[in-house]
Amino acid sequence: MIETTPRRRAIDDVASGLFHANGYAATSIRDIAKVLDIQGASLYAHVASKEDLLWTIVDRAATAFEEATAQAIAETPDNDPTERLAALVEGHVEVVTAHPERSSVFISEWRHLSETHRTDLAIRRDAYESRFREAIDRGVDTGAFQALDPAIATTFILTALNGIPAWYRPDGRLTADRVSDQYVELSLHALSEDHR
Amino acid sequence: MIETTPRRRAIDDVASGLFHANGYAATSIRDIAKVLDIQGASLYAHVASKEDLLWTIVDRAATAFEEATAQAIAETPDNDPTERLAALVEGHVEVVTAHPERSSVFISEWRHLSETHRTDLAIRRDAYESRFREAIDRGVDTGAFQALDPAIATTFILTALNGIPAWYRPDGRLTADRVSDQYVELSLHALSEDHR
DNA sequence: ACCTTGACCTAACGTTCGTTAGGGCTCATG
DNA sequence: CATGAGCCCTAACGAACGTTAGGTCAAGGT
Repeated sequence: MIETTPRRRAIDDVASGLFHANGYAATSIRDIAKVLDIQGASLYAHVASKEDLLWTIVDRAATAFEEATAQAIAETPDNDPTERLAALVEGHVEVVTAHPERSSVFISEWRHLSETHRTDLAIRRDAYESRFREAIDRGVDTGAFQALDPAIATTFILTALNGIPAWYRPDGRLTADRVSDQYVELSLHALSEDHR
Repeated sequence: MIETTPRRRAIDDVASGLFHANGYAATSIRDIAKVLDIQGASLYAHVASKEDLLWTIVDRAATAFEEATAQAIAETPDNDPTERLAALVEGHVEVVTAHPERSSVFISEWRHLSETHRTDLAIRRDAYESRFREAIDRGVDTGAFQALDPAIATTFILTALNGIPAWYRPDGRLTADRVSDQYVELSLHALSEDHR
C-alpha cells in the first residue's frame, strides 16, 4: 500500500514540474527542495531516494493510463474497432491533458528508473500499447481500416499522442476537449478506408 | 567555418550514441572518453566544452533537416499541397532514418543548450515547422485537405515524425523506405478529404 | 506533565562532475 | 636531424551530487 501524506503529495508535484521542465538527471534534490523553501536533506524525511520520487510519479501516471484504457474498453464493443480506437485515443488525451507534467515524466524519463522498475514498467507499457494494436489489427481485418502495416500505424498514433505533453498548455488557446476531438478525428482518418 | 578532423568526428559519433541512449545530462565526459579508451581530460584537446559537443551534434542535425525541406520544396509545385506535404514527410523520415542518433539528440536534448544556442535553434525549428504548416494551410484552403485546426494537424504529424528515432532500428524489420512510405500514407490520409 | 509525531535544521560523508595545467609520445614533413 | 602538429597522459581544482546522522522545535494526545 502506498502511503501518501499531503506533504509528500506536494513534493511529488514539485518534482513532476521540475522533471518535466529540465529532465530527471538535470534536476537535483536541492533544486526540488529550493522550490519548497527547504533544505535538500530535509526531503529525506519524506522520500526514500531520488529514484523513489521518480517511480512514484511514473507509477501514478501509468495507473492513470491503465484506468483510462480499461474504461474505454468497457464502454465500447469488441466488434467496433472504430469506436474502440476513438475511445482509446480520447482516454489517452484526457489523461495527458489532465496531468501533463506527470505524463511527460512517464513518457520521457523512464530510462532513469532502476532496472527492476524499468522492466516492470516495460511490461505495463507493452500491455497498454497492445490495446491500441488489437483495435487496429481488428479494424484492418474487418476492412474498417485501410490495409497498412498495423505495427507502424500503431506507433504512428501512439507517438503522436505521446507528443502532446511537450506542447500542451492547460491555459493555452486549445481546450483539452478540442485537442481530444481533433486527435480522435486525425487518428481515425489516418486509418480509415478511402470512400471514392 | 567548422573545422572537423576525423578524430573529432569519431568523438561526435560516440557522443551522439550516448546522448541518445542515456540523455545529455546523464552522460559524463568520462563516459564518452571511456568508449574511446581515453582519459576524460584528453577530450578537451578536441572539444571546447561538453555543451560544444551537444551543439555540434544538434547543429549538424538541424542542417540536415533544413536541407531536406529545401529539396522537398524545390521539387514540388507550390500549388500542390498534397505532393508538397508528401515530399516534406518523406524528406524528414529519410533524415531521421539515416541518422537516428543525431536526430534523437536534436529532438530531445535541446533544453540543455546554452541560452544563445537554444534561441538560435528555436528560430530555425520554427522556420522548419512553418514549411509543414504552410503546406497544410494551403491544402485546407484549396479543399485538398479536410477542414480541421491546421495548428493541431501540423503538430500531430510533426510529433509522430519526431517519435521515429525513439523506436527505429537500422537493422530492424522495417527498412527506411517502408517507414517512409507508410508515414507519408498515414499523414496524407489523416488530412485527406472524405470521398463518400 | 510527559511523550510522540511530523517537519525541518546543520554538518558532513564520499563520490562524481566539468574543466585546466602542463608534460610526453609518435610520426610525417622540412 | 630538427620541428611541429596531433594525440594522449597524470594530477589536480572547486563545485555539485545523493545521502546519512543527529538535533531542534511546535502541536496534539494521554
